Formats: sequence, structure tokens, C-alpha cells
Amino acid sequence: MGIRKNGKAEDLGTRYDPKGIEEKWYRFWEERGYFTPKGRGEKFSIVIPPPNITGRIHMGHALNITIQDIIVRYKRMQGFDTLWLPGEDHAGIATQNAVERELLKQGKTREDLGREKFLRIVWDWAKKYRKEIAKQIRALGASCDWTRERFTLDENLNLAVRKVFVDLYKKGLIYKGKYIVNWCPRCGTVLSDEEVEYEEEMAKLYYIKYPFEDGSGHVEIATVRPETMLGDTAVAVHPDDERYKGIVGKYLVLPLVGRRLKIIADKYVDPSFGTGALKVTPAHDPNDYLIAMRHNLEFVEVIDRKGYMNENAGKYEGLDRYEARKKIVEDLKVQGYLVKEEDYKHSIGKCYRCGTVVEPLLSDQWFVKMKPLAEPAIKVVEEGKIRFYPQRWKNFYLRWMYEIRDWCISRQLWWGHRIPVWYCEDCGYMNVSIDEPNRCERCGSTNLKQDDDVLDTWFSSALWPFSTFGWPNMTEDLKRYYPTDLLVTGFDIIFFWVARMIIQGLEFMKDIPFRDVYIHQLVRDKYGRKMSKSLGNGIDPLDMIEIYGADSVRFTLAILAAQGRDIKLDPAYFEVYRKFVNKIWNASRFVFMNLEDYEKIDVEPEDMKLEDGWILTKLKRTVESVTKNLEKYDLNLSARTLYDFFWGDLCDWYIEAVKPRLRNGGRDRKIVQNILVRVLDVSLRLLHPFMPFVTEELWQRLPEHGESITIAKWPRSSDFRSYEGPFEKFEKLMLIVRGVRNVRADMDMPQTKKVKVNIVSRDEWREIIREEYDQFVALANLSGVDFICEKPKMSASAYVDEELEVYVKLEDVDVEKERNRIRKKIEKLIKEREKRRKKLSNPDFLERAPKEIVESERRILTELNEKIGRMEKIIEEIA
RNA sequence: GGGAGCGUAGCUCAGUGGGAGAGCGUCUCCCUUACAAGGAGAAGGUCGUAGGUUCAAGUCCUGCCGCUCCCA
Repeated sequence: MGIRKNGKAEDLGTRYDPKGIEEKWYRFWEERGYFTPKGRGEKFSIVIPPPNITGRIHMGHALNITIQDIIVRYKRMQGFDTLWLPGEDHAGIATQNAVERELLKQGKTREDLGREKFLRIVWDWAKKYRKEIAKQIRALGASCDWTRERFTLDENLNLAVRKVFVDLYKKGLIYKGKYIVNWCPRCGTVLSDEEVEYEEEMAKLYYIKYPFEDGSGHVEIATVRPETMLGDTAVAVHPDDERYKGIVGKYLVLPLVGRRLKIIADKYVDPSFGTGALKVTPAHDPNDYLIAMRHNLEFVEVIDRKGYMNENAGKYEGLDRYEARKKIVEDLKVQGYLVKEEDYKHSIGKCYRCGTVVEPLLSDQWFVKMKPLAEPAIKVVEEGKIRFYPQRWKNFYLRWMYEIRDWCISRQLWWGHRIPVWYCEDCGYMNVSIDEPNRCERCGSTNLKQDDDVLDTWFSSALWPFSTFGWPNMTEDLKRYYPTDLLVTGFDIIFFWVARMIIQGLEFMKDIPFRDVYIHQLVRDKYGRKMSKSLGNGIDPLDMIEIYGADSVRFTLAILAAQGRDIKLDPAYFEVYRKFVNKIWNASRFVFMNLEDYEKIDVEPEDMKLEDGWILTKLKRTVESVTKNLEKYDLNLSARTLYDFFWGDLCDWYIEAVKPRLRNGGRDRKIVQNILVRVLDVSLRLLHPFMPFVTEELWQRLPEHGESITIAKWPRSSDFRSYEGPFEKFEKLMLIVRGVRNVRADMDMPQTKKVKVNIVSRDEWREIIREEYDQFVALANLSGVDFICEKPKMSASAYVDEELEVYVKLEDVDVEKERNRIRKKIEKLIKEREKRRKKLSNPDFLERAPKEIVESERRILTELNEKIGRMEKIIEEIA
């Protein structure tokens, strides 16, 4: 494996290069089986939303996987028996489309090949892409248990699908029927209601005269789809519409066709739309279909499954539906039936896979009766047994569930789970069974033919949380890992997937499929547009990993993933957080470079200097905050905390402060070494879920380390203590240092110019400064410190409070400049003071605000008064 | 038409009741032996708007304006 037990800093370059390191560690983790649960102790399980096998994963997947992996690695480090089950989805329509497109390049169609041969080709495709996708998931560092990888078309998952179908059928919850469905003429299949996406488009609203049979005038109707008029079998008006009161029951003649149309009254009609008279086309409009059922109307189909006019369309037969529209409008105009056209904005349904305008038409399909199944699925969410993060998705889910409609589950595709129904060619009986029957259950005939159609992909996805564990067999995995603990997914598939998993889980496992549902953000481009192929604005996560490394990509996504808001992703962010990865690399390098003579010792509080207590206090708070936020799935806050701690506290202050102590050697050097090792160790552990690769690489170079950081213990804040006294004092020392740096900047001195500092103070701070002398000198870049009794000439004030005054010695002083500088500071403080005074002069505040708040306000006011007083004195003394 | 979300520094965004923050950009200074993929500092905000609740509001409630999304 070539892993150094105690790496030397010289081996590390000043720039972190993830190439090679990522593959190395992933292989190491996988070979050691860290991602495979041991089957003991408290479990934490999660199933991956299986990516489609249609191509590469996109940024949304990268985010989805990163979020899951952060939680999974965190739980694993906390000691949970953690299982993250990976897999892929066969994606019926999408995959079949993709393969057909490939075939078309060779000039072939699936019909040319036949079902069997076509499916063989798709299986080859599936194999190839499954491997590709698994590789991509690995490249992100996802700690999935690949020994349990599943595919929605696996044999066992197929068994699960058949069993569910048969059980629901026997319960009367699956039925077959002829209904108006959403048909995609391009994909050649029916779509469920959820698979239709509506888009606003500009269209024309055509006003057409339908003359009365008896020649006594006409009724005017308005339609955006004149081509469907060929299939009209009635005209409907609202029963209360005064304009049409007298004509209900009379007959009209359909222009161009000559069919008699009865005028009927139905409450569905909106009198305010168009003319208030509605042409009814039962075979090509879902609402008209319902009207037709109520009034026993005739169904005339005029559009076929490819979107062309059929034999019922007379002279328009063979025309595409849009050509037909043009021709019909023309003819209406010529024959004087067309009254006018108006511009009209309306929403139009399109296939979510190919964007083709969906055609509603009559068709025999299989449906799941959803109302009874939805009830328990509503209850578990209402009662909070399943919790949504962010919470507002709960209502989103419930609103849809309350008005759930039956689910059309058959698809006219070849790629998918074939419907387990065999029709008897002799008696017509439908044999519904898990396994292929030998003979017809009713008549005994062996002349059976299986239903040609397959099931909606989501039908199998809905079983994913238990079919993947071996259901319908009551396997050990199923008993142990179902229900899962968390589902991470996007809001766009709450109906498609989340709801249906809850429904099926409750129906077949009698238990919820997961406890928490984390709905993550949509990744948009930097202008806030959806990433799409047509816009060409997609950012390929694998390209980003190639350029910036997986750790940077993961950390970037995590820190941007604030709950309840989409991510606007500018690739420049990856650069920002790559710098952070590099910072971690170099800080670690610094630690390693100073460990030649390291030995582990017990560091007692009395050994420690202020900055030691300060950084350990910061560390404890960081552990607390990172853990708390991970528990709430506020990954961005955890990431932000780590960034600030590592860079802002550890690198900018602690490391800079202890450099002289490391140089000085002796026992103090050992103490610093021990604290550095401790802080680095804990930091790497906390960072590991976010950036697994670089943290493993560095952690393995610590003087003491376990087998892998993957299975290292998650730090608990109770393992740390805080040192409030040193903490406060070091915070003040930091202010003093900043004061000195400010003087330098204000006086146009380079920060590298060493200056001498004079301090007026009482004994305590005199003592503290002596203790901290080297660190202070290093941080503020001083040439020395003198303790004096009053403000020296030729100096600028750097820091003032009730305990001490700090001055920077200057070679010469611009008195006016210095006065203005201090005055500006005083003004700021006075503003502050006014705020406090106002607060404290409010009797209600004193009475009602918590004591601590009042106390702290008082304290701050006193401090401000003191500071202002001293600074005013300084100004006076300048002259 | 119904519902939801968002509006904080020039840009992108954190911050869910007690002293307005980060990154990028801009400006000044510095290649100081972990890191120039770095360091030190500065400028920049009536937290969309009008009310309300509260001792206290960027934060909670209501109206309005603007943008986005979902559903019909």
C-alpha cells in the first residue's frame, strides 16, 4: 500500500495535488471493507437515490451524494453500524430513448430488431453505464457499501415488483381501464400525470361559428385546438348561463364535418371563458372526457398515437396535428366559419423526457387506485413520524397527497419490468400472477400471451428502500436496516418518488421507509438559471473534480448548501475552497515540520500559555457547533464553522503565536507540539466527512494515528474542556496586536517594519505581557516592549482600555494626524455608548430583560466610558 | 386564481430575538523560514418598503413592491 507510518514534511510539496491520492485512498477504504457494516450495534442506514443509467452524473447528483456522504461518514465515525446502499435506476423511457437514438445513427429502429434483440442491446448499455456511474460516485469519495450495489432491474427487485403488482391487483387496488391518458407521440408511450410538465406558451384562440341544424343562426365557440373539432360530439354551456338558456337540447351542425352536435348543459363550463360555449371532444381532452361520461356522449378519435390525423379526420387524414390545425383554420376562414383569432397565453403539457407536446387520448392502461393507499402515508407525515427538512416540504407533500389521483403505471415500452399479466387467447381471462402461468386459471387453455407493456420506472423505484434489502424475502438485512434513517433527495421528485416509497413501505413493510427526508437544493448556474443541455450551462462535476479535486468540490457544495435556497454555482467557488484545502495541507505541513523530536506528554493546564487555552477553547466550541449543525443537517453551517476555525483561529493566530515557542525548544516546545498534534488531529476528524481524501492523507502522517480516519472516533465536546480565563485574556491580546497593526497601517509603515511598544498598565497585565512576550512580539512584529508610567512622546496610541494603554513608538509624529485618528475612534465609541445609554435608561429594559443582558450592557457601558475617557486624555496630552 | 420561497456590502451569499458577517472584487503595504493557491490592514450596508408584536427585530406577525418556483 505504501502508506508511510510517520510521514516527513519534506515529502509534502507546498501545493496539495489530489491526483493519485484520491484513487489510492478510495481503493484502500474499499479493500479494507470500511463501508460494509459489521452488523453489530446501533445502525444507521440510508439508500441512495439511484441515478439513471443514461449518462454521466450531473451537479445535482454531486450535491446529493456529497450531502449523503457527509452524514454517512459522520455517523460512521460516531460508531453507528452504518450502511449506505448504492445502486442505479433503469430509467425506462430515458434509457430506451437514449438507446434508440444510438440505433438511429445506424439507421435502425427497435422494431427492426424486435423486442428480444433490442433488450439485449439495452442490457449491454446498462452494464456499461452502471459501471461508469459507480465509478463517478466513487470519484466523489462516496462511502457506499458496494458489496450491496443494486439495480432496479435486478432479479430480486423484479420479483418484488411482480409481488407488489399481484398483491395490489388482488386487493382491487390495481385495475385496467380505458381512460383519457397523457400520450407522448414521440416516445410512443403513455405518461403519468406527474410526468407531464406544463409550460406557458403564446397561442391563438380561434372563435368559430357552429350553425344551428335548422338554419336559425349559430353558436360561437372558442378553442385553441381547432384540429380537435373533427372529434367534437357536443357543445356544452353552463346551465345558469342566461345567454344560452333557450338553446339547450337543440342541435348544431359541425362545420367541415357535418356531424349533428347536441347542445348540453354542464356545470364544468366556465361562462366567462371565450364565448361561454364549449366544444366537447371526448376522445382528446380530459375534461371533455368527463363531460362525455356524464352525458353519454359518443367518442370520436381523430388523432393517432403518432400525432397524425386518422381515418376519422376525413380529408385531413395523414396530416400531422399542427399541419391539420393550419389547414382547418384556413378552410374555416374560406367557408366563413372563422369569426376571429385572438392571441392567447396558455399552459401546454409536455413530455418530461423529450419535451414533445403531450396528446390526451383514449387508451387502455393499468392504474393504481391511490386514495386508500395514500391515507396512511398522509398520517405518518401529519403525525411527524416522517420529518421533512426543511419543514415546509411537509405541506408541499400533504397538499399533493390530499388530492391524489390514480396513478397510470403501464408504459408502452420494452425496457422495464414487464407487467405480470397473461391474457388467455381463448377465453380472454386476465391471469395475474407472480410467475408465468402454464394454463389459464379459468379455462385451462395454454394459449396465453403476456401483456406487452412494462411498468412505470417509478413503480420499481417506490420499492427501493426494501426491495434492495431482499424483500419479499425476510432477510437479515431487511430486518436490520429497514426502516432507513434518512433520505436525501431533490424536491422535484417528492411526488414521483418520496410519496410512493412512503405508500409502498407502509403497505408492504407496515412501516415507514425512512425517518427523515432532507430535501436539498437545486444547483443552478451563476445567473440562477437551471442547468440544462439546451442552454449548455451545465457544470460537469467530474471535470471539476479533475481540476480542483474531489475534496474542494465537496466542500464547496457543502458550504453553499444552505437549507431552503437554491445554489447559484459559480465555478470560481471551487477555486476559493481549493485554497482552503491547500491551507489545510500547508498548516499540516508546518506541524509535521516541527515534530522531529516529538514525544507525547501530558499537558497540564499549568503548563499552558494563554494561546493554548484559547485554541483549545475554540476547538471545543468548534466540535460542539459542527456536531450540533450536522444533527440538524445544516451542513453549510458546519462547513463555515470549520473554515473559520481552521483558517481564522488555528492558522492566523495560534500557529503564528507559537512559532517562537517552537523555536525556543525545551519543554515548552513539547507542549506546543502536543497541542498542535491534538488540534490538528481533531480538526482533521471534523473535516473528514467534508473532505475525506486530504484528511486521510494528512491524518496518516500524524505521529499517532489509527488504521484510517474513516473509522476514527468523532470528537465529542465532552472530551474537551474550555479555559475561560486564558481565552478572555488572549482575546484581549489579539485586540492589542490588531491595534499595533492598525497604527502601522495608518502611519503608512510596512507591516514588516519592527516597532517598539510602550505599555502603561497595572501589575496583572504587566505580568501577562511578560509571560506572552515572545508571542506578542511575533504577532505584532515588535522590536521590543517597555513598561512605562505615562504616555510617551513620539508615539501613537494602539490600544486603550481600563486596564492598559499601548503605544507604538514612532520616529516622528504627525500630531494632527494622530489626533484625528484617535478622534475618529472616539466618535465610534461614543455612538456605541449612546446606544447603551439609551437602553439602560429605559426602565422597561431594566425590569424585563434577563439579568445577564442588563449586566453585560452595564459592563460594556462602563468599559466604553473608561476607554473614551482615556482616549480623550490622550488627545489632550498630544499637544 | 391558490400556495411557497427569496429581497442583507459593488457581486455571490451566511446569519431564525440581545454588540451587522464571509468570500470575491476594489484600495494600501509585505515574497516575514507552512502556504503569494500566502500574510497585514482599509473602504463599503437606513438588512426591499410601511406598519405591528416585544424591554429589545436583519431575525417574529401583517400589508405593499420586486424576483423565482410549484399547483390549477
